[in-house]
Amino acid sequence: MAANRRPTLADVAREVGVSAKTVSRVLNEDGPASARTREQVLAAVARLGFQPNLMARNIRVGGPDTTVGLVIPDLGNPFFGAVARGIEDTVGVRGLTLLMGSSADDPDRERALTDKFLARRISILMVVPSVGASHAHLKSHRDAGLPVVFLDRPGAGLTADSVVSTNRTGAHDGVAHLVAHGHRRIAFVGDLPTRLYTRRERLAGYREALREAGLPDDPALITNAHDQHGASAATARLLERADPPTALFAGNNIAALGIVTELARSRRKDVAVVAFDDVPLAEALEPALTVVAQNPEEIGRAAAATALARLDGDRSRARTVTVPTRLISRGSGEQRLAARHGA
Amino acid sequence: MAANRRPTLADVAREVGVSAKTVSRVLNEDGPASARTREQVLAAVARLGFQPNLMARNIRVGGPDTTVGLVIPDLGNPFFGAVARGIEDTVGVRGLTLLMGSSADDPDRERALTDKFLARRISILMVVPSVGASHAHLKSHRDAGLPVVFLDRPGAGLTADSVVSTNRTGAHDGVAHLVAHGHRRIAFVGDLPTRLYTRRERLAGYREALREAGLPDDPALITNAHDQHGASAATARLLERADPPTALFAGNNIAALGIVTELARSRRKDVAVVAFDDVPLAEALEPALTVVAQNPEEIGRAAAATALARLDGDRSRARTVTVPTRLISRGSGEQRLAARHGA
DNA sequence: ATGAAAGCGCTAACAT
DNA sequence: ATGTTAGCGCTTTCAT
Repeated sequence: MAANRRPTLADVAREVGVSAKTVSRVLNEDGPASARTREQVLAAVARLGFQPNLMARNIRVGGPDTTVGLVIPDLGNPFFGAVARGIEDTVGVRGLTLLMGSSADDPDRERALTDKFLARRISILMVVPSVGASHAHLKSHRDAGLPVVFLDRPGAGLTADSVVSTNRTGAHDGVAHLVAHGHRRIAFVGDLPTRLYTRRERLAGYREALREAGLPDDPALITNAHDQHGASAATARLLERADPPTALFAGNNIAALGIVTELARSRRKDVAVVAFDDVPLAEALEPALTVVAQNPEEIGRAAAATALARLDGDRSRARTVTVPTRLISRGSGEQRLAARHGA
Repeated sequence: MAANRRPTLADVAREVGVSAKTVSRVLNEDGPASARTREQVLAAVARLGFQPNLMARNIRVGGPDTTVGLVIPDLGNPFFGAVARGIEDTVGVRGLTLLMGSSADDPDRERALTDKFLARRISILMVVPSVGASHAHLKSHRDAGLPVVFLDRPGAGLTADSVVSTNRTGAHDGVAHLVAHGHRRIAFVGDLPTRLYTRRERLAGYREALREAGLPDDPALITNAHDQHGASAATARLLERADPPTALFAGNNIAALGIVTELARSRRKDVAVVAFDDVPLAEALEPALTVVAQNPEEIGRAAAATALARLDGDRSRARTVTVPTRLISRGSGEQRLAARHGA
């Protein structure tokens, strides 16, 4: 009940009547120990509730901890959960444990988290860079042998390995799908802030597809939304225009949720939609949602594989792994123009 | 480029020509330091890329680390992401950082993770208990003053604070909603393993509602599914029966995804559905999905508040906080029996 | 098979 | 304003 001091190795040793080193030997299965001593030590450990102080151990041993540190921007977005799962599956077989924390896409919090990880001497650092964050301070660590990998977006101020989706060609393919089905006014509903790497790339892909089709790039059709509600509002505004779009391209999964929700609310089935990144229940919608699916598990696995190779001594130049997206046509991209309200 | 030894406080001190303690003072803004010394130290720190070894610091200072450790069973389930967000929001204002890892619902991995957290002397431990895990080993830590909170499910072998949803009454209310709309054959599609606390409670609520309505408890209508695909398959099997249910109750969000996907695939709009736990796009479905919504952020916030109170010296008896669920009627629970295929 | 002493990187306590 | 000594809890090295 009282807040007692945690027992130490010495406490256990005293209890049994042996030296600290002997207890250490038993616990780490280092050196020999008589069966009797081992038993007594184990019993005392259990009795006192002794828990070795990993910090004290690591400070002496010197080597890095067996932890992989991951910084993600949003705990609620299942995309990053899937990435984390991919990482865990891959590093787990090497006995490494994944620990993660959220930056909330704030550079200061990202910095605080990475510093915390670094001070703990983690084995691998993985970061989904926040908008506006610099990573120059990681240079010395990487040079000292710490594998650093950027996920989903490239880092800034540091040349390091990174793993990203084919954002530009994926967006291009999604928009081209809409073009192929006769749409000429296609809106882009994307993230804030506009400096976000993935948004830039996807917007570039969108514009490429329009250009290839000889379609004008109407700035009025490019909107920003920082969350699901914002995407719904943006969708409503677009459709209220005198010259509304006939198709919508969602720049990310959250925007997709907002668009789909708003279309359902206003009972508009005549608007075509293609979304970047898959969402749960996409196939249960009417029409089912056509998406440019990312492969988050693979992004995680690729990042982990790269980092493990570095840990094994790979000193080659920093590389960028690109994980392909895949257009999954489920129907919503093929809504006929003829079906439009009042048209 | 080479894997050099990381610089230490002593290295910085030597570089500047002062004592280690002086560098320590500058870095921790402890005691005084002349402007000139401070500058030189800071410059050397930057030049050498010195990063204080938090472990060495903590071992000396003795106090707990400023970390909250959280163990969740599934990185991909957005429910736990939302819980984590609630925790982070609350502990963040106290300067604590949330770090989390996944047990994959495996007791051994849960134990390994908690041991890792404990060995790091975290300030607060939060666990979503895995099925079959025992938590007796946490007793000495809790007695030594470490706040331990179980989330979503109670722990085993240790009386500690816990925060759970009103699983039983929530399930009862969801099923009662179906009963009120005339359904007499209502199936339960739930988790494996059947020992899972939330499943047991929700199943009990389901049975209570049936009993109150004077309906028989047909074991053939209670199915198990361990993932979305399994829930789809279970749904298909139920509907192929000679005496199929007219309504389905989903025991969790994953089961809900499976049910809804299968109903969409087979174009069955005549089956009523109520799900425990909300899912994205629930309102965009046709019919929109009626759910017994949990409040994961609130679960996280309540857990964090409880733990912080313990940290502040609250030594009262362990308590269980119950976070209410809320029936959100969107339509799918009101599907008319009369609309059934071939009926 | 076991122990004693030194030291990992850092800071508390006491100098100066 | 700065330095010295001791020591956190553990492991290494070298004895025994």
